[in-house]
Amino acid sequence: MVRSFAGTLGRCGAAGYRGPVTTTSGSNRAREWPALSEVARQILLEVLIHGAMPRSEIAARLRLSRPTVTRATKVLVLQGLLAEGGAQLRTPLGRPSEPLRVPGGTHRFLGVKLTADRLHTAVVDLTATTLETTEEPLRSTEPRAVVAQIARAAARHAGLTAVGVTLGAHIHNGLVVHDAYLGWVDVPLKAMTAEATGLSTAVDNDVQALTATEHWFGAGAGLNSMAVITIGAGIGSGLIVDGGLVEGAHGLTPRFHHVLVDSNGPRCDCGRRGCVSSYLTEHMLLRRLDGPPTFAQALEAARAGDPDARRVFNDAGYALGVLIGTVANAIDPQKVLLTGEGLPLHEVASRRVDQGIEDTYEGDAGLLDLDLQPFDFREWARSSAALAIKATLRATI
Amino acid sequence: MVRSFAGTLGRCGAAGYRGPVTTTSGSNRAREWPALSEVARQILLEVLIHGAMPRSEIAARLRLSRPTVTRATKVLVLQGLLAEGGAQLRTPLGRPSEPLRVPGGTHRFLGVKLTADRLHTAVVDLTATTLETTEEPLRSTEPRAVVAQIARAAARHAGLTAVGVTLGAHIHNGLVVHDAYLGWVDVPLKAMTAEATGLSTAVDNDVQALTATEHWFGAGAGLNSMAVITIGAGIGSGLIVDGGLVEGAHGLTPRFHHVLVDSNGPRCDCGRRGCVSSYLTEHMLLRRLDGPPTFAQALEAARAGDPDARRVFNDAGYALGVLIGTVANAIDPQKVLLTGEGLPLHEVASRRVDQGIEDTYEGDAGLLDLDLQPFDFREWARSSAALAIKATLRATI
DNA sequence: ACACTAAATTTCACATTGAAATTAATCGTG
DNA sequence: CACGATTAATTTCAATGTGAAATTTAGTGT
Repeated sequence: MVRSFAGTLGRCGAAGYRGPVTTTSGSNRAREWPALSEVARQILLEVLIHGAMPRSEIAARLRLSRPTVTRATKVLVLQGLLAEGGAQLRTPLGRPSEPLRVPGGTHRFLGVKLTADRLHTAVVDLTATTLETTEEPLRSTEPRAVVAQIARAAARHAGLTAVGVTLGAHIHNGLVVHDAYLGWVDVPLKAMTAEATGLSTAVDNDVQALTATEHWFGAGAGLNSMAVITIGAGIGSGLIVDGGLVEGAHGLTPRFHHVLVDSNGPRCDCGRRGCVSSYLTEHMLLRRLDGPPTFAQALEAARAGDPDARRVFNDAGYALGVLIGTVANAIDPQKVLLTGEGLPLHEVASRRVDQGIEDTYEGDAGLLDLDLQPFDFREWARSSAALAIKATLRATI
Repeated sequence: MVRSFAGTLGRCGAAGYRGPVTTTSGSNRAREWPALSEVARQILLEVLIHGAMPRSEIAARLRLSRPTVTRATKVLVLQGLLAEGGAQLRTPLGRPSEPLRVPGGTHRFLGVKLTADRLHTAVVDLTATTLETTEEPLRSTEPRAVVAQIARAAARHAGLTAVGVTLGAHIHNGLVVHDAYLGWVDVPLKAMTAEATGLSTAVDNDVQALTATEHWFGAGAGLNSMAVITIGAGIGSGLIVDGGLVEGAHGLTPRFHHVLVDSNGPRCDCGRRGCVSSYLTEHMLLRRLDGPPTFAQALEAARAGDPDARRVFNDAGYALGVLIGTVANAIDPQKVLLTGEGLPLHEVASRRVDQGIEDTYEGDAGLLDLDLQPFDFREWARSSAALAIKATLRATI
């Protein structure tokens, strides 16, 4: 099994931010996204996802002629969406190539992640580099109040191009069909937010947005297929197939968290016994331990060799392995990306994870590329902003 | 839950066959597939999948202007790939529309399905209508001998346009990576068949081909997402996502057949207990019964109320429900299509199937559209031929 | 300085497209 | 039964976008 451990947390950091950029002089006016031709959009996306590259490579990748690339990039450079300069690859012969990159600082996108009681925000540039994050308590869970709070957050930033909002809910076309945490049913969040902020708005499930973000800007950049598994308060999963996010026909996200591990296992919230969730979610894991500490404390105990804690974490590790194997069996992805606040679990129980995979995965172990991505809670807000980028770039189609 | 029971077996039958059509006068020469423009290909595909429709509808569906459609269809009609006439929809006002359909009889495709000991063939026209089927024992399982036998089958038909070969194996880009039935490892079946027959050839896994066939010509025609589950000697599954077949990064097919139903269940060939397969495959089902009759006899016993048989079929039904629910959870498809020789199982245990779905599926029951498609073993050969159609139409890209 | 190489650009002929105008086919109506 | 109404299909034609070929550009090596 191939393993890679990423050393960085996406592209977080405050690089390249040079203050607000607005086309109009009005204080809180939106920064308009320019109309782009289809090829221009394709080219921008290619550079965004795969990083700086010369025109000749763009032409080869997108199967366009060089003149076409020259023409299209001319416009993009004029609009400030592409810039020359960057890692100059020394070629021994011929005219040196002029790599094009997406400069920071032109457009800014606001991401909002809603939880049951907090509102996290992130402002990112077009490369999904985080410029700023905030966190505040949710004043009220009433939809209109939440939207007003989002609008106030947006008002603090001049010249935003778009807003993305994510939450752990069943969302279909910008409509929150059902949210257990906030108690919402059929809330037209996208329309409400768009009206309140005056900005073009995208709304989606948080795990879906995270998956898409990893596919565009993260460890799965540009892959044709990938599975993302998040471990934390809940177990989430997202799929990339044929270069696109799998969006359910009814807006349901890919669900594997009640796949059975052992019918004699612990009782799950769903009523059955021994689901992946019953071993792996934070609160189920803690419930299985006598002294009810925090997840961090439980982790510490397992690391220290406490037998109870070790047993519970090992069981969770095995369940994780079963989950990974099940997902990999489902779509045979190029990569399985594991992330979320509960990721350290893998570290203390990696042997049992491997065992779970071995017992479940039906391909050769060498075909499974498992990638562990460290995770910061702010990633949720960042991926909300990245959702706005995605929607903006899609809208040009 | 929405249910629909199809009354027909795809479009089998011998309609429209008007004898061999070849461009060249040579006896066994291949019928060349014409070069098509991109729009022509799109239009042909649209009519092929969605049935006869007037030019105006083609224009609306594909977002093309009417002049463009007129131009492209003119060529297609000239080439005989489209023809006017068909179900004339009486419009109350205006000039009546002229529906275009794909006529039978222009091109013929050979499908070959290989099993451990037999070779099934089907000849179909461009609409995947079966014109003829044959079946013969496999003389030898040695790759060169099998290819020679395929070539002889192809030689019996003049003017074929392409050949499709399917088998229950791990196939990647026309290479049979591993076939347990024939004992093959890394056999370049596509290249070998193409050389031996002189025809353009496609090779794929049988269930993948069946899935694609249902998506193009069957009960899932033109759907954006669909899951296909086949019950028979083995349990197979195929996925359509975003309008395309899910093809694994390493050529592995979607696998859900070892999803756990009950860890205390019967021992499975995979070594564990209570997998879907351990209840649902034909030989596991028979193994659980004392008197070892055929599947048909077991089915008869269950229908007659034999308690043992009923229990075994009910368990299998429940496992099927779990399988359906698991697959539906994975991709939230527009439709789940159930087919295969073992389909009658659903009929005698539908209550338990429903129970399994209810226990597993996490969406509202109303979101699940389950479709039962009667199945004839010749469907395998037909879908091999449809694979050839698909490859032919793809090749023009 | 000069040949050599490969990237980027310009030139230019050509193919594709759709808006607008036109023609075609049918129904209802006076 | 001619005529307007209506919609399908086609033709005309100007605009757009494309890539092959030629040209320019910016480096390296001798």
